Amino acid sequence: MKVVFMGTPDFAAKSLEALIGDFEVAAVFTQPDKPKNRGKKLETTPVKDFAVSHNIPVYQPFSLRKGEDAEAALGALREINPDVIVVTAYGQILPKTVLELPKFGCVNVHASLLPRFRGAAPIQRCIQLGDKKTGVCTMQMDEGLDTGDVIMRCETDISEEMTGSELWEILAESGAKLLVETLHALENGTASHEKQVGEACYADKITKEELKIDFTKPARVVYDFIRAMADVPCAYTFLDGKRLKVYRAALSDKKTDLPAGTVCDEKKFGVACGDGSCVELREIQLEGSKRMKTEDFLRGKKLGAGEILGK
RNA sequence: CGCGGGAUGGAGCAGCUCGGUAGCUCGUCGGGCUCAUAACCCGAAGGUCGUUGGUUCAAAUCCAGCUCCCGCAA
Repeated sequence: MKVVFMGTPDFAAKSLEALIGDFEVAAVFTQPDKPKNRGKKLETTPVKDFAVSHNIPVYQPFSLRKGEDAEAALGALREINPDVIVVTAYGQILPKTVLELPKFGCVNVHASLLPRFRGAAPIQRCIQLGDKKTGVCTMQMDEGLDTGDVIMRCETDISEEMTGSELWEILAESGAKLLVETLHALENGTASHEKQVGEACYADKITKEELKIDFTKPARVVYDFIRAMADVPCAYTFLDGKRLKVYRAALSDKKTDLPAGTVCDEKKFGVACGDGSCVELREIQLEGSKRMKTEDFLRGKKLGAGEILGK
């Protein structure tokens, strides 16, 4: 079975890695290199890195929908004539011509139990909303946003303390496994396609603005938010005008009357939330400084009681 | 050359403007107190102040280059 793989981050690279043992990966599509980080260095994507190290041809069109790039890419795809195209966190919308090009169409790996959390950020959103269960699906792509028929699904429990990054790892792993099974099933003609049933919802992209912690919400919500966003993109607040990333937090037994965002426990870095409960910041990183445990942080920096976060 | 912060015993920091004794909160080790302790008291060890060069009688401190870490922006 000849496969073309389309994906960008390390989540996708895991799937690509799983494929190369069982299938012929004829080409890889990934987002173009972009100037990133300090000093505007051009950065490659994890999928590209993997493909290059395994001598798989890499295509990086700016768009698959229009322009010269798209036409060239389409031409290349026709030339390769894959049996199936696998798409995982690619970051581009595929036009109908591409969807219909391979014999088996396009298969997508999506990190949620569809139709719940269609869209960009399913992993973080499900933790943020306090879900106890999530998973991955493979689906036959259609023109809608994650609306295709589901081929296979695999469920995962979300523990109380699980962070977005941890879940990301788990789902990348099970997604890769599920993908391999799915392709085998397609090949053998044993794959079943089921319409998505149940209530659909969408996992919106995470914006910079919303990553700022809103302490006026209940402690439980704040806590779920922090662990959902850790370690990337990471929730933050401000301490004394400086950005403070919060990697780990914990719910506290303490109750307080202090206004939301006020430091109510300067020994444990407890912060008052909207419902009178507190969260303790456990692992943080101040702008310009390294990530560290709160106990280390507090050895050097003395918190004033009543200090207010968020500005 | 996108903007900015930083590198000081094992950890986290202060000291740098205004050059002149290595400081704080912990940790570690030893001793004491205690029924006991992560508590308290006494004592000790441990630092080429990131690196290279420059200025100077004298550099953690001033100047220049380099390395590494981090926040923003993209």
